Amino acid sequence: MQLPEAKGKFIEAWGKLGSEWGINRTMAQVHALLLVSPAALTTEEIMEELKISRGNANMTLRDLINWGLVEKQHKAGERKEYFFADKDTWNIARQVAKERRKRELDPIIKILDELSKVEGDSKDEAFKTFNKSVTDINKLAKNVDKTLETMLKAEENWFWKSIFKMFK
Amino acid sequence: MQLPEAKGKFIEAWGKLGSEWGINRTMAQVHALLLVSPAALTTEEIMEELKISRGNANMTLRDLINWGLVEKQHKAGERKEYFFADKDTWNIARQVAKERRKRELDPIIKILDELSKVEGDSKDEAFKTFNKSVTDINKLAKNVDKTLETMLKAEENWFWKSIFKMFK
DNA sequence: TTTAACTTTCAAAATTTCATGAAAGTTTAT
DNA sequence: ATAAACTTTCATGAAATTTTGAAAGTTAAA
Repeated sequence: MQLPEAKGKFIEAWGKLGSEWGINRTMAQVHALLLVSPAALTTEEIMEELKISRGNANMTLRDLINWGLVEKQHKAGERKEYFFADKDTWNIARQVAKERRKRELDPIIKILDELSKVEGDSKDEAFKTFNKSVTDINKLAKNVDKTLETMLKAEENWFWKSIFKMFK
Repeated sequence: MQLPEAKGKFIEAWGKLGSEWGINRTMAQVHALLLVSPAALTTEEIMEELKISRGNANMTLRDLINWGLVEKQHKAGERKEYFFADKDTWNIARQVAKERRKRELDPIIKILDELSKVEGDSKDEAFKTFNKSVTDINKLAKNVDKTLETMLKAEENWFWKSIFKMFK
């Protein structure tokens, strides 16, 4: 396999993975493209390579910047903006974890905390089951939350070392 | 807040979380409903409670069964089928991890392994960047894979005890 | 074997999500 | 101040996904 073909496959695979995880396909593809590009790219180049419209490219790049996965670069003496992706996978993983935690885990923990407080007749099966499920899920969510927090603070090696201690 | 309202909120929240993670909203809602139901429910009851069609209920339940999150129950002397969800959050988490690993992580690792093998001119920046990103992501994916494998084998307590060691 | 209860399928409709591109906006150079 | 280079917005349409419900299929009792 040659590089251009491999590049295409990588972009396609990353796009598919993204869409399975609630990240839009194009966003994942633009990210993939920037990940394998040694130099920062312009909007034009991204549009060209991925065959997407200007509007789409612009919005997608903005999203990627909001996710903290891509940064703008200004080149001295040039009007155009260049975009590049952080290539450090550990940073990428942490950044994604951080965003999803903020956007998804935090809100659900808030709701679960509220629902944990609901009171009812402890002889009522419906109430008992509701309460048990909600508090159990709440506990799990909080464990996940703590683990993510640790991950966000951790150095890559330390984190995986800790994880792999579990194997011994 | 009273139980019925709380139940509704829980179903809504679980549905939203599901859709943010690539699981269809209805599927997550049916799962939520079964999680808070002390007894197994019929298709009719699920249709009624969530205001969904028979076809949708049927397909959704089949999916949940395929994910290993819901089981059928036959009641002696009855024609109808009843459905209930495993209420153990640890089992739920493991089951979801197991399915997603099989459906998503395994295929991407396969592709990354292939792409890691691509050869090229080590003086070519494009090749160098491609190669580094691909192999780095591959390593990360394999770490995640191993961690999931451990999690799947682990007993609940043992797993969380190990996680909490990380905090000390 | 017939019937009725119940389940499954699937083509069409509804909804949701995503991409487009022209127009509006912004910035910099002259 | 104007023009040119470049970026952003957003109404609209296209595509993908989800839902519906009626018809077909299945099963078990009579």
